[in-house]
Amino acid sequence: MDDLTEMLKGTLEGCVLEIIGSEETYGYAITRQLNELGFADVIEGTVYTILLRLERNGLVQVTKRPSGVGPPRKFYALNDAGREELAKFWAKWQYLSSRINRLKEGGR
Amino acid sequence: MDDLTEMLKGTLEGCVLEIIGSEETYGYAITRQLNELGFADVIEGTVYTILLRLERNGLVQVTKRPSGVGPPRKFYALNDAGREELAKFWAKWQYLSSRINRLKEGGR
DNA sequence: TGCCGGTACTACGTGATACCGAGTACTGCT
DNA sequence: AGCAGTACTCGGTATCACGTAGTACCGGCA
Repeated sequence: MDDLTEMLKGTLEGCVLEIIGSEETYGYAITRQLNELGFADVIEGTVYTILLRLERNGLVQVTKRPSGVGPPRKFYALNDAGREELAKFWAKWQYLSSRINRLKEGGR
Repeated sequence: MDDLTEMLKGTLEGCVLEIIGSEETYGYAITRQLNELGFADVIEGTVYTILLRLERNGLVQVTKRPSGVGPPRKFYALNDAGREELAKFWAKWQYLSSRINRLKEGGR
């Protein structure tokens, strides 16, 4: 697949929110999960910048735990603000994708 | 609807391509059409920057025609490269939206 | 003991894109 | 003459994904 980076803007953060929302997890694992889900070119650095942003914006609760196979992991979970933001994300996605699909079907 | 600008990155240009592909038209009219299609906050300046980019990248054929109700209009039509780019855009959109919807449905 | 690969995170800089504001300019109506 | 609507250009801003380098912890192997 061609380069998706521009199209991912604004949506990748929502995807990370969704992943965190379904299970408390950490940056390295999130990157692997995204890659498996088809977001093949998403790189660790990108995920970590998103996680730091989520933390800075107060959307997640962070817990540091030792790993056993490397340095300690920062586990992320959604708080109330994060769940609200996630709901807003899906609403926006729903809105946008319906308009674009209508445009695609020549609906105008 | 909340602010969609980040989510529009990468997709708005494709929408403009689609509109031009279905009918030779010009910037001011494209903006109106986008607004009617539900992209309510898209502003003229944004559309013009996209059009200039398309022209610079050699994806469109431009014809200037007098208007009768104002300054001359620049009419845009897709050339072969533009049609190819449009097809690539829809392929990317299809790919991305299917992954995101799968994530949304908890498919993992 | 020393090195390497895998795990895990941080920090700084880049490029692309949508947005914003100011400016220019043409037309018809009052 | 002035104004609203039409139509385009240009410079600057903010945000975001990406790239790269750096730090650090662990186990295995020579």
